[in-house]
Amino acid sequence: MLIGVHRLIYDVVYRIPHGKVATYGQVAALAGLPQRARLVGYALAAAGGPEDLPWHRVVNAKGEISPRSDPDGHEDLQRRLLENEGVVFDRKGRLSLPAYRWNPQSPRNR
DNA sequence: TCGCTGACCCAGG
DNA sequence: CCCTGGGCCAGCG
Repeated sequence: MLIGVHRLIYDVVYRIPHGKVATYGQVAALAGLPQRARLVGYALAAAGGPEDLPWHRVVNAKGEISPRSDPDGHEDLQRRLLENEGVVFDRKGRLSLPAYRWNPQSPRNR
């Protein structure tokens, strides 16, 4: 990690728009770290949830909030934050990826 | 240096 | 839908 994989990951997470979500694998790919979805999870766990990092917009490939091992991992908080942004969950606690997945195609993103 | 342990993902059966 | 197996990697004893 010449420049810190965590930083690369956070840079991508910061760009996920309000009301949209990205999967762990998607974030990894956008960060230039294909095949390293797990690393994204570890990075977010290590982040501790800074006020300015939209960590709650990262969900797993099934459209669910990934279960934490840490009992204080704030899974419910993540769901509340998303619902607060207009994201709707179904009975099984899943959201529609086709509807909410972030599609980073705007060239002028900085 | 080794071993273990995770906010994951995907193809198969 | 469930389960398996393989791929991924940093941090801490």
